[in-house]
Amino acid sequence: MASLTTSVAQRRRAGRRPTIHDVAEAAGVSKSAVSLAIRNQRGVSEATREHILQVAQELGYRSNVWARSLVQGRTGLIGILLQDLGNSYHRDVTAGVEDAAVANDLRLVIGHGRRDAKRLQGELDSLLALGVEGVVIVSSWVPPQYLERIGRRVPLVVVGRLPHRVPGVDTVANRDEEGAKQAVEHLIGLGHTRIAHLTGSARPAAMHRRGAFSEVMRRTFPDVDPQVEGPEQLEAAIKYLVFQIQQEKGAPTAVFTQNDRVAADLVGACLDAGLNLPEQLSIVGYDNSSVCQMLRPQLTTVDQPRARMGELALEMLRERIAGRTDDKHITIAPKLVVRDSTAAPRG
Amino acid sequence: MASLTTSVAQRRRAGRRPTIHDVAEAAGVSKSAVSLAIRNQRGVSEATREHILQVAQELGYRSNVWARSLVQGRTGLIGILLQDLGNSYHRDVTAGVEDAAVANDLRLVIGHGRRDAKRLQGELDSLLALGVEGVVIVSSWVPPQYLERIGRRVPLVVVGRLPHRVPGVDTVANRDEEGAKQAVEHLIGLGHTRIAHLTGSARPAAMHRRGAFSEVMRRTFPDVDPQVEGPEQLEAAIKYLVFQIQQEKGAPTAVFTQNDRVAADLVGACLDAGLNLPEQLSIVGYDNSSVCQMLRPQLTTVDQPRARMGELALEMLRERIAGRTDDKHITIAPKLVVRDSTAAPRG
DNA sequence: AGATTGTTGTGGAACGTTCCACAACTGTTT
DNA sequence: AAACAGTTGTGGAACGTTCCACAACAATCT
Repeated sequence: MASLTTSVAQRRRAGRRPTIHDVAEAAGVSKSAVSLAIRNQRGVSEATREHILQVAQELGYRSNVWARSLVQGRTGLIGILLQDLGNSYHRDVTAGVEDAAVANDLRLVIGHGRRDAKRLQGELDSLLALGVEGVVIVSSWVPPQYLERIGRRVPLVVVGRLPHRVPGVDTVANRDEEGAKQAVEHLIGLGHTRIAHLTGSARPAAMHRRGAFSEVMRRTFPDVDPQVEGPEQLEAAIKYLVFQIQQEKGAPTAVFTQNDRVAADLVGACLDAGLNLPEQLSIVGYDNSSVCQMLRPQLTTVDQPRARMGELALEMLRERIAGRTDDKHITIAPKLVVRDSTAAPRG
Repeated sequence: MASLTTSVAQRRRAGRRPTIHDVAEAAGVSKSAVSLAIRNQRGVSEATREHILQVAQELGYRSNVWARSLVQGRTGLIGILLQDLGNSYHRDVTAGVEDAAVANDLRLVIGHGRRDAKRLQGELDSLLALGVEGVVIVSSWVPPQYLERIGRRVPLVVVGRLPHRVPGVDTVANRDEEGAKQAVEHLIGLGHTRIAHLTGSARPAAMHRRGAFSEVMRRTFPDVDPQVEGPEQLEAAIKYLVFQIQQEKGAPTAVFTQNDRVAADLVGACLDAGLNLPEQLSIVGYDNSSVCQMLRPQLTTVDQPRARMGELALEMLRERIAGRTDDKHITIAPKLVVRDSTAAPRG
């Protein structure tokens, strides 16, 4: 018991943050006047406002966010839940959200799942516990039923593809089918006919890319069965592809990969095997991440307007917070970026 | 006026978060009992605790962090201020801090400077406004005098090198001199004598690496003036280096770069110029970032125990929060990681 | 039986802020 | 002169929680 009272005493001692009372006392006005002054509201004269602000400055007063949000019933906090900060796609979306948040006087709190579904959910809980007014989720790993439950309590916008629509949850995504189509048609335009697809995921976005790949291939080359490798045993699939090419027996001359990460692995494996890129194999990635320009050859890829998607997500979240109740789903056109990893097939 | 009362009414209506009062009422006990139950404190019998918890669960009750921290005078929030999330070094340090924070029941709030000194300071202000109990700063871009001022109000630990020690601020850093020494001695051990240093920064860590490079070189080859390029006009410096090598006139046969990013640029330029790596040029980076294994040849680099540094930083921060007042500076040994970008010089 | 100790629970006072009704002025209009 | 309107300022009641002194009761010890 003694220790408890001591700790309170400690708190009250010297180092204590100055409160609105301290400022009021020092300035010789009421706490209400101080409150008005620091919030720049009318109700105090210009002269007293300046006086109060100066006193506040001298005391190093900084208003207590919790007390404020406690009485106002809002926190001005927005959460963003990320699957993987290491991925520049996620990072750029975040930057977009952040810029839009700052512009709207909202503070962004980052929750980071670190590629772990369990941790991701824990982080979402944390964000909610912090009292965020809405959450932008940049991940397709949160289970839909969980999403739906949370969505009933707090506005939610998902950036990316979900397995299916979830009532009460908005989404903004790029049209993966369109991006995949551009990639494959680029390869076809270069003269490739034996084109393979390499994927490392069975998540919705990946499946849409894969689906569009198959469709374009079937439509263009009706009598060829398009080769799709992965997502399981991706490493083995890459090895097998390289082996095929070395044998030259009707091997693919081009590969469209699910994303840049897979593309980078493929590039590495090809170079390790002594293949010449892009002469012996054309490669197209997806995401236009920062590695594209580090690799040699520089990677042809599909770019999504990531920052824009982030901005849109925050915009939709604000609408939700303001009271919109009908669901909204926005899709954005991706765009092929041609670099050095694609060329016409040999011969 | 009408609108104001309405807004309060709205807040009180249906969608309102259940409070401790609601749970108390529903469970037929006092709010104090609920408070004790949810915090797992003694003062309620096991039976009533279970009953209360079940009612709370049913109502979807979640305690309001703000109200709690308002009365407790502590928030359980720790801030981390990052210079650049894109850098895997920063990311890994963050992961270490995060793990340690979770283990100590603290919540981590990320502030992201996005490579902009002004934004960085703004983010630090934001963190303080949120009421964090301490901040881990992963950046050397915060001006020392600012650091000192903030450090008087809230515990601060810097991960990395500062221009000079700042009273009241702890640091944890890797011994850059030691890492640079290992890198250069590795190259010397391979038989290189003409070794250049390429740097893209004049910040403390970079300067220490550079200094150690020069010292080892001067000690080993007293009559050679060690070649240092950058940090200004880094791109031109890289071009010049490549040009030197193509001319073969006493050009460097190895380069120790300030970090992996610079090394990646150099590798790209060399490959674009048609050089063979590592035969014509050995390259050593610094940081062991994720690109190292994506590049071909895979990059020899210096690894810092990043996660460990993050853990240590949080540990020191907790000591500070608990009351330690004397400054503490920890340094950690880095370790060379040999990959494929270094080899004996030709001939 | 009375005193002591322990357990379980309660109600009210904080915490630092905003909101709101109202008070005290000072002008301006009827 | 009275009524009205506008400006400037005030004190008290919230907000949702924890803390704390204390009450009621049971069990144990003199």
